[in-house]
Amino acid sequence: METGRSLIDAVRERCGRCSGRSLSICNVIDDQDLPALVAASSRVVFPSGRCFIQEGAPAHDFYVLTGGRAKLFTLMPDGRRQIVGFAELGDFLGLTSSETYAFTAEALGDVTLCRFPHSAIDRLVERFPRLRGRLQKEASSELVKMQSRLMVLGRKTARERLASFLVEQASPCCGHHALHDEREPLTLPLPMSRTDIADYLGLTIETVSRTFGLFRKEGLISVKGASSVTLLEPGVLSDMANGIKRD
Amino acid sequence: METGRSLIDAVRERCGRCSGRSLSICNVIDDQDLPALVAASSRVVFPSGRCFIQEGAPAHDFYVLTGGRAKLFTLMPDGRRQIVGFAELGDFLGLTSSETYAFTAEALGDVTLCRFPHSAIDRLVERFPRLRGRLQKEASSELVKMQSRLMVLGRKTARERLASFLVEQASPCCGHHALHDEREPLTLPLPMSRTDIADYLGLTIETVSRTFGLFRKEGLISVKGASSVTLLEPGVLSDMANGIKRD
DNA sequence: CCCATCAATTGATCTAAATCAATCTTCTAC
DNA sequence: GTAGAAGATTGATTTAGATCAATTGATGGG
Repeated sequence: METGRSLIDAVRERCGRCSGRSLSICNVIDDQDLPALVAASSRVVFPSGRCFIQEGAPAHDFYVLTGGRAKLFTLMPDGRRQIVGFAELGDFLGLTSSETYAFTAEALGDVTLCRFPHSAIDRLVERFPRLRGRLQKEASSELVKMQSRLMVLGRKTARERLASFLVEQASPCCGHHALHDEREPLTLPLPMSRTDIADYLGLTIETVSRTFGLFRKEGLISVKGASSVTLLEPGVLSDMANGIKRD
Repeated sequence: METGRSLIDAVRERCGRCSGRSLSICNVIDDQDLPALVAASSRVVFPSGRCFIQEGAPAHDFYVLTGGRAKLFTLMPDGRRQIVGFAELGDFLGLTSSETYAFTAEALGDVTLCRFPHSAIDRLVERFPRLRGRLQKEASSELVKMQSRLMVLGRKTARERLASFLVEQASPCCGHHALHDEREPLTLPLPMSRTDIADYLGLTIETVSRTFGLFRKEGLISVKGASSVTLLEPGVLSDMANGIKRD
């Protein structure tokens, strides 16, 4: 919460050059109203591996992710883990129907976020009614993604799951902008570990590794050092992800 | 869309005695404003087996379920099916971020719904701003349910999945009202087929049937004619659903 | 630069659940 | 009531992916 001169600087510094501005819920706020946004929020930075939202903890704040990426997961008492999503630029975290967070969020590499206390959001919504609609749209869009994840976990094979994951990673944030070109190679950074991918896809680390190996042998991808993949046949992978057989 | 005298009758007939009134989004509308609700919507009834929302079709309407139950599912091109949820009294269907429905909805037994064209909802939201918040809460709560379904499909065993399903069916609609009593038997109607349960839990019909058989042998449930179960040990089932071992 | 540590790969074996295959119920229509 | 059809159960066998077990390859501190 900044005031006076420093607030104007903060606006210029924070929202003005924020790479999440056009993607996040902030895109329903006009430039001249940005000071209200800055006043309502504070910027926070977390180092790799830090859990900044704890499943079950009282939910006091919303977050907009403005840099880096995060993994969102839930745990069972015996340690089984399900990653429910990866958050990226512009994603909105902390929507929950109850008084507590439904998942833990952990920084994948360093992460920067804008934190909005619930009370501040309420005030913002009152002042900018469009924000409420934007929040609902965000929730609905997440809901649609969840439905396709259920299909991945409930009905797809290991190959189809990994293909779904790669194709999903290839469509940057805002979604269903189809793959640029059927045959155009596409290189992706993979900031998450094989264990994370396994816990996202409901597989074991060994199966993920083996399936990467198969895709490599089949000329569908090439791998550089475990944290970067190139999709050599995006069209084939996309069809595989959707359960469509070619010939 | 009724008018004049018939509208008042319709209000008394429709919302006044609607069993979904207190559960659905309609509970943010005061009694004296009900006519606006009735005017904005139409009541529709579908027979068992009818698909009243089609995955991929243009999304023109929202629905509030006011009687019966429905299954919501998505299909893969080869016919694999994932049920993404069962809708019951008061549930709100048709929230989507895109211009098309994300799932198919099919009546499980006869179903009655209130249908709201998108345009009508927009007008209602303008007139009753609280409605927007209610819609968002609905979406958020569905999101939380989805996260626990991901854990079911991604990480739980067949026994844990079926236990999760039974416990979920036992907590009527509004959720986490814990099971009445650890040891109090609880009888549930199961309007869905074994195939539906299998497609909801990411299992085959045979595995569902076998697991029912095991639970029966272990004295955890008793089954009356495939469409009714009694939970004899709700506490044990609940622990099993959450992956907690007893003794 | 090299060792220690942790992540990823690869191989051998096992198993939970799928698939294949009969029955056995339940319900409906006549 | 009875025949037919659909759904559910139960059994035998197979298999995709898990588990167990080394090895190999990265990464970072001294």
